[in-house]
Amino acid sequence: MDSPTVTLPSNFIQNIINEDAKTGRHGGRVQTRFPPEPNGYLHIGHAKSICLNFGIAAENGGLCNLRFDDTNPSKEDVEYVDSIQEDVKWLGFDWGDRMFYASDYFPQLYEYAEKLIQMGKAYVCDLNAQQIREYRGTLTEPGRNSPFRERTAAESLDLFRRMRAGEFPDGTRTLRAKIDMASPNITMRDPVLYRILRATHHRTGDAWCIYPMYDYAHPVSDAIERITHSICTLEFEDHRPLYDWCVEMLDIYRPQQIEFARLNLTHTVMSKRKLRELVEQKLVSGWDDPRMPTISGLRRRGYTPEAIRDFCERIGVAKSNSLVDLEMLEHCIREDLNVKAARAMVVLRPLKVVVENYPAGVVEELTAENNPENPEMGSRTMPFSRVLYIEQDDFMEQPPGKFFRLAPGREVRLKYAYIIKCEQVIKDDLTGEVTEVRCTYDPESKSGGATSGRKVKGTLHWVAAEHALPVEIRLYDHLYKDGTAGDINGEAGQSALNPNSLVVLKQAMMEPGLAGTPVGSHYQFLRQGYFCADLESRPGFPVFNRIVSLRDSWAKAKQS
RNA sequence: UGGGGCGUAGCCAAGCGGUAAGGCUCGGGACUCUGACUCCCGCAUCGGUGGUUCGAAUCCAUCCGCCCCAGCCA
Repeated sequence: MDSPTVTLPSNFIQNIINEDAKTGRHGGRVQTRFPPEPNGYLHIGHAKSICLNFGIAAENGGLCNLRFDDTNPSKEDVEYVDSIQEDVKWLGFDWGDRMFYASDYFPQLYEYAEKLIQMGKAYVCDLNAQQIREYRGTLTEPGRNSPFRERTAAESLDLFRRMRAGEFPDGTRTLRAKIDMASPNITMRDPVLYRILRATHHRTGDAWCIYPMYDYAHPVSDAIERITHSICTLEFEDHRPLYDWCVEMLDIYRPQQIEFARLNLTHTVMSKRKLRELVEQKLVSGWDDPRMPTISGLRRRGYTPEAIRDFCERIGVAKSNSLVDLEMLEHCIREDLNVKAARAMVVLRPLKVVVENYPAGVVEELTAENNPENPEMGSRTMPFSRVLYIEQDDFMEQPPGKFFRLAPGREVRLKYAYIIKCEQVIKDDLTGEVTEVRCTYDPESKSGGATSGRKVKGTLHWVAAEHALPVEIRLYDHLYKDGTAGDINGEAGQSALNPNSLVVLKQAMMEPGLAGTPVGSHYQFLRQGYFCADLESRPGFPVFNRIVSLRDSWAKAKQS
């Protein structure tokens, strides 16, 4: 499998690489890595990092590794390493045979740690977590040296070996780097390198009871893999001096860490912690619930890898905190689906239409294009008969100006069929609701026919009542900013736990013959926008998801 | 109030001393067997203030604003 080309627009990281190429800093080599911790599912924010890392490598003739940063067994699980691989692959990227785990390096990491101790650059500290915090100082006050800071290398080495041997309880001792307790950068105040932690690791089992911290494991892992450009997010900027310290002290390969701003999306919760909460509290069906901003959720919602990659290219890469408008993501999927998605007609809120001058019992087969944007997708036939359903919203008894759909005495075209004229309105005696519309059709106006040229203002979608299939349609409101409450991806994250964003419309009617459409197919319901089949959740029952807001000037006008 | 970052249109984002790319959104128009799509057109003097310069978004000074850091998480 070839990784797709992701063309990143001019960005500061590429500029750095260009500069490195000139100076020969990494011997002209480019090697990146995508290093997720397997403690949750990947989300759209990770997609940005994936496209960046694989994209930068590909564009510069380099390679990108997949590495699991699995140094904290208490949070990690194989379920996540599996899903991560699946998602990266689905996005279209290929790490070849370069899939690694930080845990692969535990023995090496341990050896290096002993080396640091022997060099007098690290020491075993007997302070507990509470005490370490107290000794660390604050943002404005320097810290104080640990009373164990000056113990001999020999003593630290002995203690460190015994830590590894399991002689001490969890949390009683740590291995710390000996740097500077007065550093204005808190990260440099003798950071912990190893902690004692009795937790079964998803790969190494109980082989270890001490685990390296990110700040130590990451630079060393990068060095081992000879990563040239270690791209991470902004919050690690303060850690860069420590990153450099590690590789310099150990005198190993020196990758350079480069930080960029993580992705934020309007109306979207991007914190793994909150997403996990939704899953654990069962407020969503799982990490891949279509309402989730996870890669797997987007996949089920009908997003394509192409659309997500395109999105990542368009948003760019920089160091300023940004909040990208969801419209950008929606634009990308609309653009991709517009040429790929097979259309189908579905009436969400049916209104009965009887074509009085059309003979009862006759069923006509009409031809409908599967995708007007893409003739290669062919066509299908649709049954037309005397009784039909149209959208309730497409009829108004007393239409205001500029409404050019069906109304008493007015004509509209039924897409791929005939022009009909409303002759009579039938209402419920009690409620006064319109229950049926009686029309006549113009036999000369059949679509595709020689005499079909007559123009009318509106065109409507429809289904034949007798043949239409009832389907359950689910509209996930996540991407629809119509002011409805209960969006699980609330702007402030406050409404994040409200599960009411799932709207189920059971009365929808769909044209026949399409209910068994394969997983992953997409539909565009004319005027309603795009919908995507989510058959994985309910085999046999198409479940649709509106992934684009109602792009209807009339609907907008009504709201204001 | 210690340290590290960042501030270009409603939202992203190029630009790196020579007189503001592009995309999204929005507004206007054309087209249309749905008002969608498509296609045209329109939309900023670069956080403020001083300075250097023939010339500054780009250099200097200063002020203001926002983000990150006090896990034995990553």
